[in-house]
Amino acid sequence: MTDAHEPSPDLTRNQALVFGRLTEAEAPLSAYTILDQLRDDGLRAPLQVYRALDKLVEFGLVHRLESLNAFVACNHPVGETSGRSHGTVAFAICEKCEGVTEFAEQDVVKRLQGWARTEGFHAHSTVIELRGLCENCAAG
Amino acid sequence: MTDAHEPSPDLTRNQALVFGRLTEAEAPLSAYTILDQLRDDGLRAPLQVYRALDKLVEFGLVHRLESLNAFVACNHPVGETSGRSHGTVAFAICEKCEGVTEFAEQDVVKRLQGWARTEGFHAHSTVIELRGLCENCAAG
DNA sequence: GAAGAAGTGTAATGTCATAACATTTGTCAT
DNA sequence: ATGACAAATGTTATGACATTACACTTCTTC
Repeated sequence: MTDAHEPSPDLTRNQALVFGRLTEAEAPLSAYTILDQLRDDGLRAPLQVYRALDKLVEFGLVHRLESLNAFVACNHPVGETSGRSHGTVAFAICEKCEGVTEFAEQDVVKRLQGWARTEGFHAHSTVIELRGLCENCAAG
Repeated sequence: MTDAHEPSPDLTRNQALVFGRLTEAEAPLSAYTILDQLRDDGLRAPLQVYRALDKLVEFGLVHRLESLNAFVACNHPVGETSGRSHGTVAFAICEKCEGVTEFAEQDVVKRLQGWARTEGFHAHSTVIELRGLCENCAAG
């Protein structure tokens, strides 16, 4: 073994290619955009990208933005204790520059959990996405 | 006139048809499902449904669920003062029975607005969707 | 009843995602 | 090493969601 507890194993070739593109990108990318950018690396079919994305999301390295049908590399304000203790995060998506800010508001999450508890709802995932203009774009 | 201040005008034929289907449905419907159910009423193309949905969402009568690519009739716990003062609402979506509960947690919204203010982000819409199991389905 | 705005009908196309199946690669106990 | 199983890959086809473009009709308002 290489380490006591690996939250994410080594990436396979396709996973690494996809993660690489997302890491370099400055905006969310759709699966098909990623595919186009990886043609030269041998990728040919959507499924190759979707499979890699599924794993990357599972590992917590990538997030899917539901309101955009697109993906971003995880870039959350770490600070947490062990490894990537990846709780619920929120996203602010600028509709002009397409920049995405990932943030974790613990009080928001707590409140939603509170609602769920009183209603008996068992949430297994939570989507929080703000759409609008970032500070720079709102100023311009 | 019918009333002093109508936030939503009378619906057109197609809008009424689409809204009717969503109101009767017990789960979110996709645009294409709505279309299929309205073939007998003369609807033939996706665009007829999407145009009606756009307006209904604009009027605040219908919500789009981003994580489902589907639509539900608005059913939020009214209680608010004037007419349909339609702020940000959240949804709990059961993945077993497909039921959707619409709720408004004012503290959640306030917190997100607080984050946006300090970051200079100008939000024009907010998506909050919990995915999981409702009380009944979690019990079964 | 003319003019403009809003809504409608239709075809074609674009975009996002998965099913099904065959093959290859990695892991690991023996 | 080798056999066996799990995981990942490659490919084709198809399904699901959404919009562009254009022509026409209806509804309002003056």
